[in-house]
Amino acid sequence: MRRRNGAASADVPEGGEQTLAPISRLEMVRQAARAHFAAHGYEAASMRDIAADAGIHIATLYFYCSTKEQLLFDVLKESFEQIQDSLREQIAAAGETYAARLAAGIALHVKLCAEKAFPTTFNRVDIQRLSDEHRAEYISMRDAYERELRDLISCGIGAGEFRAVDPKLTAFAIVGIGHTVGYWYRPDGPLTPEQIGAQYVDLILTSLQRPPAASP
Amino acid sequence: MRRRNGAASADVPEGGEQTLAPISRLEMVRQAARAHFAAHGYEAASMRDIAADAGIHIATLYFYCSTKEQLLFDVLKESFEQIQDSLREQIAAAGETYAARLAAGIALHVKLCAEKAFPTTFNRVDIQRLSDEHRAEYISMRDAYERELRDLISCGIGAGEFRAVDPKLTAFAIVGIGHTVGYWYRPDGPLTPEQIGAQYVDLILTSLQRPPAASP
DNA sequence: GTCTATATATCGATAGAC
DNA sequence: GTCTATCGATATATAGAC
Repeated sequence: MRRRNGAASADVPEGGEQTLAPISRLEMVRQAARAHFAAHGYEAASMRDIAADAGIHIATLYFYCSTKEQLLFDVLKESFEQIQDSLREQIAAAGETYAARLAAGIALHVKLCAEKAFPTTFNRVDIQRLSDEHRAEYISMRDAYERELRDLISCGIGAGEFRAVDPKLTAFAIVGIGHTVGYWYRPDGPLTPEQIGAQYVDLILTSLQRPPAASP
Repeated sequence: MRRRNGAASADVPEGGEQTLAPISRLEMVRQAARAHFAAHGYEAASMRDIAADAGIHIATLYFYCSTKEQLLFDVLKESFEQIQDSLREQIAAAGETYAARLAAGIALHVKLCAEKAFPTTFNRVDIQRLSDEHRAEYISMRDAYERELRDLISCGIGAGEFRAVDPKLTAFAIVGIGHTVGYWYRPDGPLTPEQIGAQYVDLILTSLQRPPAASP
């Protein structure tokens, strides 16, 4: 914490574009904001502390954002777009069956949660601090993310791969399992994010997959 | 909200002892505290607002608690003891098989989460606001609650009812599913807490239960 | 772009009368 | 037990020099 150098960091899994050049001051501000909002929640996160972590004074922070609420929404939206893109990529690259795609989706979601991707770590009661417009946009982003998983389940049922569960409730379950992983996972623990993801893929797919055509 | 009468309320599922007598002022304070802490988080919950909802002034509130942190811990502990007791009761009354007991545990956990039992609704980043001693006691209460479910899974595996999953990860999954229910469930929605619980019982038990001794 | 200085509001908590 | 009045700290946000 409280690093001041401009080198690209390796412990924040959300950025991907600044691999060579030193990150901009704006990006340092947003990294600091994400860290504080995620760790302490919106109210307990102090603009002074965010500025300090970004290496600037609080008055300078207001050159990079208009209000605290706007700063929250900015980092929330930016991070949501990143995890949404990576979820779609992983699903598309997973394979032809819905089981393989859902497995990839679950595995990535768990991994994102373990690595503390901001939207999955961010405290969910703090959306009330967003303005009405921002809250509506947040909800639509959250729903779009969840819908990636839900649609896989729906289509898998339609294709006969899965039994007839409620796609919405099942997708919510997967989302919630991931959030809980984000809560207890520690990098120095006995399991890697991949291992945890594999176990939850097994838990869900064992429940959903139909037995391969047993004869009567 | 903001009721001032002393009548027993029906929309707070956590109390059970004040069925006839009007509730005490202390209980009104704790109800208001639970509602504010759960709805807005620790930092955003204002002692002035809690006092107003309890029908007293803020200075009077400090007759019923020493500090805000102590008030949080008091309601957290009280509520945890209640949900822990009800979980044990439901499990004990469920039946002889571990499948039946786990089903009862999942159903009750989901129901508690849907009905916004305080410890399941309370914002999980706000534990950092507890003192070291209180945080340690909170964690032990939380672990004891989760262990009720974990032990059922472990014993069910030992008894041959369940396949060999990781009991800890599976219990975490159940806990997380419930927390997510608490996040999106609304009383005017299409599903009752019991219906949601039944679907998640089905989701988990279908994954865990061994097929009944297929012949090779 | 970054700073010092400050305006303004609200917070938790206390003192002391009744 | 409950109140009025207030303390001191901290919060977001802004003004204006450089």
